[in-house]
Amino acid sequence: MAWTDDRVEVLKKMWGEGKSASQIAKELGGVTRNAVIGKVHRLGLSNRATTTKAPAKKPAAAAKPKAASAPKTKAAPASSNKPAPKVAAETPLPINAVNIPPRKPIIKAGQPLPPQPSTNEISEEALTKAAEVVKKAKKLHLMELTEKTCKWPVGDPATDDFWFCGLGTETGKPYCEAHNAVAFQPMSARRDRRSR
DNA sequence: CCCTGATTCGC
DNA sequence: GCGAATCAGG
Repeated sequence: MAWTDDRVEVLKKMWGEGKSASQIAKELGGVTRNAVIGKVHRLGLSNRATTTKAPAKKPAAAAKPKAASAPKTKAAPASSNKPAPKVAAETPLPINAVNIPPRKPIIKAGQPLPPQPSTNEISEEALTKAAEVVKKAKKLHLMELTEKTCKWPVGDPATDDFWFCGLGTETGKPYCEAHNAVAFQPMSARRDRRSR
């Protein structure tokens, strides 16, 4: 992937908005977060002291023998923080939409759980567990969700009291274990309800 | 362990 | 210029 003007645009925008390198990388696609960071630096907009306030130190062990003993990595003089004011046209981002369409559960997970299904096929176990897990939920907002956070919605999206479980998920799954159990029926608990 | 950004250096 | 590998902090 080449850093087209377009992509750089997105990069700058997102970085300016405080997006993380990995998020930007995912958004752009075709690049790793390293690539993004590298580009950010090359663009000279790395102003974001997050780690290593201390000077760089790299005693790389067995892969980067640097004979030199004078690591003068000083090239950036004092310059303004915002050297690049946004020009016009800065809202052409169709890919910026929040994407969280993992599909929503049928039941509401916030309040009194046992919802619609009167003849609930969902095991009480699962529901109970989910209800309890919600109490321990991290209560994340949309932007805080990642592939590894449970995306189980809790509360009413129309109100202030809306958040996502946010607990850890298992590889690939959109929800944490408890919510996964409720969302996806193992079909074990739903075997024939007529045979009896 | 997960994440974050920072730096270096071979390409 | 690019970005993987590596490093370091949280």
